[in-house]
Amino acid sequence: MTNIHDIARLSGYSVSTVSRVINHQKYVADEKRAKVEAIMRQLDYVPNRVARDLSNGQTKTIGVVMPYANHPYFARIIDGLVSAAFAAGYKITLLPTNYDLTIERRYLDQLRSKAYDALIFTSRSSSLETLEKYRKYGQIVLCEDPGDDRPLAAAYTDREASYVNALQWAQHHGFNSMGVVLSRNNIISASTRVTRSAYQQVYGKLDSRNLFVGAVTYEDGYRAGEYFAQLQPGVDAVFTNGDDIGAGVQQYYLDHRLAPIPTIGQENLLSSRLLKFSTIDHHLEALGTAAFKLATGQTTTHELIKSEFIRR
Amino acid sequence: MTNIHDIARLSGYSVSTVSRVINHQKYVADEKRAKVEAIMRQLDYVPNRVARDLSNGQTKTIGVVMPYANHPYFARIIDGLVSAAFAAGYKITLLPTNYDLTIERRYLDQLRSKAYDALIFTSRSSSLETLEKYRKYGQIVLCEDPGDDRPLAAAYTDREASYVNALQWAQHHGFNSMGVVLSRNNIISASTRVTRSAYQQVYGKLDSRNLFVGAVTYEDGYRAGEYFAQLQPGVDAVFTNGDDIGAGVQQYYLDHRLAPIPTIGQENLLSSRLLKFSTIDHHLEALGTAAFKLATGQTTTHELIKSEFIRR
DNA sequence: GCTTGACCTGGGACCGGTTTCATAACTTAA
DNA sequence: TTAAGTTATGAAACCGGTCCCAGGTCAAGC
Repeated sequence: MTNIHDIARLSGYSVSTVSRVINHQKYVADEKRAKVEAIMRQLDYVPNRVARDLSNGQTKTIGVVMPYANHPYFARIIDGLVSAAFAAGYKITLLPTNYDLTIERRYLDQLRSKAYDALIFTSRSSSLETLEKYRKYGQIVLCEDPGDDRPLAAAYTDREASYVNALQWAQHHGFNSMGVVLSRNNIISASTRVTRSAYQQVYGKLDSRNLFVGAVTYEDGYRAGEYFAQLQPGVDAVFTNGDDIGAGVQQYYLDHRLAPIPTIGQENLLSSRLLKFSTIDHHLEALGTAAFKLATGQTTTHELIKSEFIRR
Repeated sequence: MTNIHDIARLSGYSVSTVSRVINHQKYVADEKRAKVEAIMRQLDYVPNRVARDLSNGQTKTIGVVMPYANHPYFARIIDGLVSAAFAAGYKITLLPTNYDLTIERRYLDQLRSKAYDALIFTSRSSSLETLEKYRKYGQIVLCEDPGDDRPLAAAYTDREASYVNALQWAQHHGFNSMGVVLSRNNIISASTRVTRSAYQQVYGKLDSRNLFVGAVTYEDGYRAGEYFAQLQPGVDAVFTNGDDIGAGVQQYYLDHRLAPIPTIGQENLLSSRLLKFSTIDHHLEALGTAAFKLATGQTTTHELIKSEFIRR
């Protein structure tokens, strides 16, 4: 493999000069610049990325921590992230956790080892305190509202407002007993906290009988549908944590020839369009883009993305 | 930032010894190993990833070239890829191209610069000749059948067999005029080539009037549906290049109160389940896993994944 | 007693770049 | 005429690791 020293030797100039040519710096005589460039072309030389990264102390790479790679919620965020990173000449590395604390810790240590310039947590299991501890090793961006006075950067959607808005709309349409589907029943999960809070504001205390926990996929939603269909007294609508899950709920009712159950989904995916139920679009691509800008320090420390309630 | 020299100095031993401790090599006295480990813990030391990569001449990172990040076809491949990479201690970096040749070339040059150990092309615009030229800089894996005697590694599904199988099934059910939807009408696109070939085998020459090109999303599929609905003489079924596109076709017919049009999709996504049309599952996660193994040289140079026709 | 081999250790080259600094020539302004 | 600034260049330190090799100790085998 040919390196910068080879180019220097063959051109007769110093490594410094070659480096200047590579980086398009001034203070290189035109004639020497031309000769060095010619030799680089001739030898088919490309500077070693890793060596430059070591010397520069940065990798222009951002690690994106997420529980699962193939989930529409994260896929949409990643989409925005990848576009923004591409435009800025950054690379995105995918870091799956399956919500495992040990694995999250491993990625934090990789940040410490300078493998990434920044870490974006699209979701997390670690405590805020843990994340803050690692802040000094690189930028850390959250995709949730960490609350006041937290030193971590964060991009998030106005979930609470949009949830309240959607639930009020449902209540106004006469749905008085609302089922709720969540992924994790966990204080660490921002979406869980916010859903509970919004429900509380509109419907009052959430009876745990009206709650189905542990839904991530369509199949989970189908099981949630089964749960609600058999519930006595039943619910007359369901608020779900995702369109595909909502689709599962509806499909259960459909398959069992029950009266259709009004459903509110999230993410505005194809499934809610096909089944024509209302949904909340959190504009997750924009969330990803905002998170990227925070990660590279282009923006202030907090960024709010407006969510949109889509009535169907 | 504390480095290996600090640890060496503070422990009173040499850098070599510290390095041995870090890498759990033998030939270090127990007492020294213990002391070095204590000091590393105390100083909260983590070896610099980039420096190790430079010295080792590898990054344990694999670049995944794909046209769009947020498309279910690529998302499923990436899912398999990320899981396999995680299990093997590798990192996956996403490289979007939007099918731009210049951008693909940029990624090939990054392979040359040793930024990645290998490159996986989930789809491509570059010619095979171009890719082969870069082979010497690192492993290059294709997600299509490159044909005989090509020096590139490849993981692919038995598309042709599954297409022929699906089309024969359709013909057997009395569908004699079959519409076809493609993404790109391009010899470089393996899926286009194979679709044409399979169609030829079952239905004979493909009349371009029965062909709709340029479909990637649901909306594109909807437009394809409009096209076929107005076609005279019409088609009595449609073979599409993806479930979401198939869903678009069906939805157009539904929205316009036309008789439902039998559709064959691909990828076995939620949309084909909800709308209950047949599809071909290419087991793309397995494809991703296989591609990863090829990229790291764990497997031979070609890997065939069986596709599955799902009748609905 | 001497060879052999396993165990242990540190110096220093090496991976491939960037950057600081010293030096020098050549302008320009006072 | 001289001080100050601009342009141009290379030596060498530096980023933070890995690893080869030379040198030393010590016990087993003959």
